Amino acid sequence: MTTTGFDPRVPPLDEADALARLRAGGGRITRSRRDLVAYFFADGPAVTAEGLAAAFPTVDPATIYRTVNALEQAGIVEHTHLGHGPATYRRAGATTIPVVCETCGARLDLPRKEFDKFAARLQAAHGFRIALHHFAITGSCEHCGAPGENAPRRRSRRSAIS
Amino acid sequence: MTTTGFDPRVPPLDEADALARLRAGGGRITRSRRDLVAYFFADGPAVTAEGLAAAFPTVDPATIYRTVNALEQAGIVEHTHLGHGPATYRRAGATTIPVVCETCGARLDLPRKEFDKFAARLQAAHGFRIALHHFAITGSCEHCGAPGENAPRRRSRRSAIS
DNA sequence: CCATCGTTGCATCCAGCTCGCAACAATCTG
DNA sequence: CAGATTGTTGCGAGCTGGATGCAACGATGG
Repeated sequence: MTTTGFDPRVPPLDEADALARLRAGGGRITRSRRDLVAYFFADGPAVTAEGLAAAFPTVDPATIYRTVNALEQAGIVEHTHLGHGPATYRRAGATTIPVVCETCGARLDLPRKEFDKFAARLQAAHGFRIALHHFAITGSCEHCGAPGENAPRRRSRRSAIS
Repeated sequence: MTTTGFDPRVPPLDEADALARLRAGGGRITRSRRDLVAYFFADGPAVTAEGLAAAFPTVDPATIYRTVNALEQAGIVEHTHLGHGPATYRRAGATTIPVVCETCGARLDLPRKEFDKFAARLQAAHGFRIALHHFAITGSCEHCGAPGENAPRRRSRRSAIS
């Protein structure tokens, strides 16, 4: 299906390359798409769809969702779930793995390298290639300790995780 | 706050112990709660709220949600997110970590031991105690290979993961 | 400049889950 | 055991994050 000469598993080199990918699949370059691609190539922190909608108030939220999906299929961005709550999007090819504290919401971005040996072992043993960037690894940071210690037990509307 | 003599981090010994915990916090033992506790102590496979609602058609879905939350706070059950889609619940104290293929939805349950060394290393290096059971580890199983190879690219309503 | 057809905005819908509230019922007290 | 107390339930409504149908729009090829 639409084998148009690029590998979506390899992130695009630059903004122009990214736009070329969209065109390569029969897609069209609209203002929304150009703007969003530029935004992701500015390499800010991961952003939610809501954040994008706020950054581009003239673009309809539905278009935001459709566009990030299109960008994801083209291998230009990728999304991560940091916990319960909205997904966050960032430019593809992340070199860090998100680790989130379930209690206070603190986020650590650890270099992917630290997980390589573990991932290799898992693949050797079970043939499973893990993609640790898709769902954050959750747990307790050093300040929060184990759940039930000094942690809020009930999550109110829009808490950190859980 | 309600220090009533049990540690929610330690799973209950048996059904009676679980019910005692509910009572210890000032809770009451109703038919719904007794039934759900019994269900989890039967140690079937992880179940979604929808599944529980189907298993107990006389119990209102809202009550299902409220009850599993209560059971979770008491350390009797725990929930896991296998991907996009509803959470699954099982008795607390799981000894396996769920690993899910993003493409075909195949699920592996790997013994927690296989992750111990990795978890210990992470804790030593960053003070972070990871809880790998809360969000499944996702990736590609040996049959599905890397995303974009022989995988469906677009997720329709209610697909496996992504 | 026209035809094509991918994309957008709008409105609407959906899943998964939460909440307010009044009725109910498990437990406590006398 | 009757009554008081208060946690729990069912019901309905509401909410968040996101997907979708459709007609109008507009990017690209010729």
